[in-house]
Amino acid sequence: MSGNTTRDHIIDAADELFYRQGYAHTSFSDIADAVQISRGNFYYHFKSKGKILDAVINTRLANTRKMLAHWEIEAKQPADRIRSFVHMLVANRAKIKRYGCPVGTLCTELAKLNHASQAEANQLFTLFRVWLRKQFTLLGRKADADELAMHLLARSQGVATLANAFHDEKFIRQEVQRMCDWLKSCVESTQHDVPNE
Amino acid sequence: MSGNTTRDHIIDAADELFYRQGYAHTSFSDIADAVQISRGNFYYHFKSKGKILDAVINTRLANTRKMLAHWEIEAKQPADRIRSFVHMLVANRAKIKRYGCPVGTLCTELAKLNHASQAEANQLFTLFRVWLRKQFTLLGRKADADELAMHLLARSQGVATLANAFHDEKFIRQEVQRMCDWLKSCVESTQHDVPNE
DNA sequence: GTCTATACTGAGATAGAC
DNA sequence: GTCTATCTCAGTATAGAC
Repeated sequence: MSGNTTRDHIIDAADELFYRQGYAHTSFSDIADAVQISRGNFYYHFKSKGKILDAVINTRLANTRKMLAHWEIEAKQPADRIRSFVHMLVANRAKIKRYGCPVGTLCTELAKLNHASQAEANQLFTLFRVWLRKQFTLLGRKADADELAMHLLARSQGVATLANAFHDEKFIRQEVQRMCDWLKSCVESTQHDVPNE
Repeated sequence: MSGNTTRDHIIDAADELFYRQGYAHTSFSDIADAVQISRGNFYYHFKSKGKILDAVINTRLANTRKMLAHWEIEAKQPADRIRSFVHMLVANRAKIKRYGCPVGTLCTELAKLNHASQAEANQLFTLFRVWLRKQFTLLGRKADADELAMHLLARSQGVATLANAFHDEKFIRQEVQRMCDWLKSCVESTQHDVPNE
């Protein structure tokens, strides 16, 4: 991820720290310690803390786009692609248990702070929403594709929030199984309703 | 809610501000302005900011216990009681849209801060979890009552998180309908599996 | 119980040497 | 590009008058 300039190192360190500790609670000193540079040197690379946040969000947006594109290449069937999304919860379960969902917790925090970069952070959610909507449309659910996308997004958010609060990884597996079952019934009922469209 | 001593006013104001702005982002000045007292006067009532947080959490715990007890009195059927829980999302939709779920956002924030009162805040989740578990048990789902309770809790959390990020009240109604449908199918399949127990 | 004044701390940010 | 020194400000907290 990213190159190896100081600027990239700052973004990487900030990304991780914002995730673990939250944006507001992460200080320049925290990032400086992680990158092994002085606090003053920061302002050569970024004009303010907000600019670092924007850079972090942009990096996350780019990585998310790559990931979504990769999932489309990896699987031909939309149902399998959606399963890639759901499986992300299992793949990242250890971190989710400790720090929650990186997207959800950032958007929630920025909303409370009424921060200027709220809209940018929400774009992360939108990327997933639009991508899922596309997959559900391909699945033959054009009419309620967006509703299904939001439904699945919400469920994954809820899972992350509770897994974090209760420090429970097993719960993640349990709910992922439920989501896969739901997806299956979703596909089956669609094949039934709309046989060949 | 609460009495009318200065202490109670402080707790009420802090409760609302912690919800709207988050705990860390709310300063003594913010609370002082809301209660119309001086910052110095604070420390007569609370030794530290952490103590105010604890008082707020305890108030919320007490209010939640009252609410849950009330829902049990209001409805005899466990399914109806669970519907009271789900309906809470609709009743509070305007605030959820603006500030998210008061329980979820607090627990998420304290987890990031690694705050000493994390466990106390999580008790709020536990109250709902245990209560829902009880209702599902009464519904004849003793074996998976806790799983169902956590499932519903997670879904309501996810709904609050996304409604907040996308500033979308309609989504809340949509998902509440889905939860009610799910609950119905839950009850029906139970009556089928376990006719008279 | 409530106030004003003030101490102390850590944060973001700037200036200027190297 | 990186550093040290410093400024400014907001926040928590304390002391002591009323």
